[in-house]
Amino acid sequence: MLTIGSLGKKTGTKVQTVRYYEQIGLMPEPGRTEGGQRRYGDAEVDRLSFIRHARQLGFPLEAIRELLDLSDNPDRSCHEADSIARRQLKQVELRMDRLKALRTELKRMIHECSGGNTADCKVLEVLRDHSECLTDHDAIGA
Amino acid sequence: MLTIGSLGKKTGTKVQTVRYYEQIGLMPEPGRTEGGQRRYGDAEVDRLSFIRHARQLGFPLEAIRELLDLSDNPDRSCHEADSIARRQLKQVELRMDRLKALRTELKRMIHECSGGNTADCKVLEVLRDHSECLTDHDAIGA
DNA sequence: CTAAATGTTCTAGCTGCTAGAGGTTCAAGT
DNA sequence: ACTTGAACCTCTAGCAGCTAGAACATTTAG
Repeated sequence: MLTIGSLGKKTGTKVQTVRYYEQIGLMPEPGRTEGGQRRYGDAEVDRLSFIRHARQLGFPLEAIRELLDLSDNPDRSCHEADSIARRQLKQVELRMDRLKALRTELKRMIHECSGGNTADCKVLEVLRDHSECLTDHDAIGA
Repeated sequence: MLTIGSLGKKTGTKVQTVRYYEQIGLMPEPGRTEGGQRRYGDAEVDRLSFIRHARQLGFPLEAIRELLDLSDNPDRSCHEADSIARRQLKQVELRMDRLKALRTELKRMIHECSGGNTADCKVLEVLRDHSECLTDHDAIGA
């Protein structure tokens, strides 16, 4: 039986995060000692590892909830898990495209910076000049 | 003189966001009508455009605050603005590297998904298998 | 002069944690 | 058996950067 601290160490998760996962129902309520402390077994180690691994791949918690659900029901179709993963891949590729565009413009503005005073700073000039903007809608959340 | 709504439309900003920027001191407190509604002039349009453009390039609000400050003082050195932009470029490149790694692993797990039931789903299997993990520390925030 | 559109403030919510206060329990050493 | 100190407990609030809603006031066009 593991304490929450050792569970955290085993899975690379902060204690607070484990409790947070419990709070939002991603992790089950574990058994407790007489004094009220949480104790975990192997199943919880596996589940938390699964969650952390999925997080490292950028899956949002809601997607992980679905994946865990699928994982708990071995008789359901694999297609759902597959489509969740494909959705995530799309997200990643979208973000990459955005970042690529950002990098290009950032490089351009830095490249052109000559190094005088801010009156004729290219960086600021680019930001001021609305004409060469990226497409309107949010490149922001990239 | 523009209402907050028209300012928003001109700059592609939601009304609430304009007020939020005012609240955190990025936008100045504007003049008001007798009835208490905000009215904006050209200077505010420029300033908000600057902010939005910088946001589209992914600059965090604190960096934008510095950039605005530099922009307001034309006699200060351009180096500061330049280094803020370089910092941002580094961030972007870091995130791109992370996303590249994620994409690789996501592609791998999708590629191997055969399409039976979840009992032998490759997607879930990869997530369960802790051994082939990415390097521990946060690939998450990518 | 009325009605609709837009404005106002205030509060709470989103994601995914993280940190702190203030208190309790556990395990090891003496 | 007793003490100490690390690790646990709950609860609340905070981070970024908005976004949405309630409940009300103002503005403007017909």
